[in-house]
Amino acid sequence: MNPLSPKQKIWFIVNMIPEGNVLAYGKVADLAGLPGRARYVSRALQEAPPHLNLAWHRVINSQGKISFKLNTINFQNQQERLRSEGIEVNKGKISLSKFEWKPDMATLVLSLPF
DNA sequence: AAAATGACTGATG
DNA sequence: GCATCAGCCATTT
Repeated sequence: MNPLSPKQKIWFIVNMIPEGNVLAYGKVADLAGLPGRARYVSRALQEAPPHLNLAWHRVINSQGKISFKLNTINFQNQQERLRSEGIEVNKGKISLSKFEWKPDMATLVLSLPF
């Protein structure tokens, strides 16, 4: 296969986050082999083709909060998507101890195409 | 080329 | 827990 572009790597990682779990922008960047590029992850999510049906709502910031501002359409959309799969959200805050994805690194590494 | 912009982060008070 | 801040980095002005 052709080498995956940075955006494709990010999309691949996001696609692996299990239903009912969340992961921070910075963590997604780390797993994609792009440390220090948390902001780039948010950009990659915005630019993701709709047909990928990416679970972008499972990506939140390192403080365990939805990064959209309260009372925006995007905030409410993400909050509903999270709740619909059993994730508790209070005023934009998610408990990382309960819902953060902690992948088995050995298994994860072996399933990466890069 | 320089400055501004963010779906970010970690440290600090 | 919340607000600031400086540092960060690709992209756009």
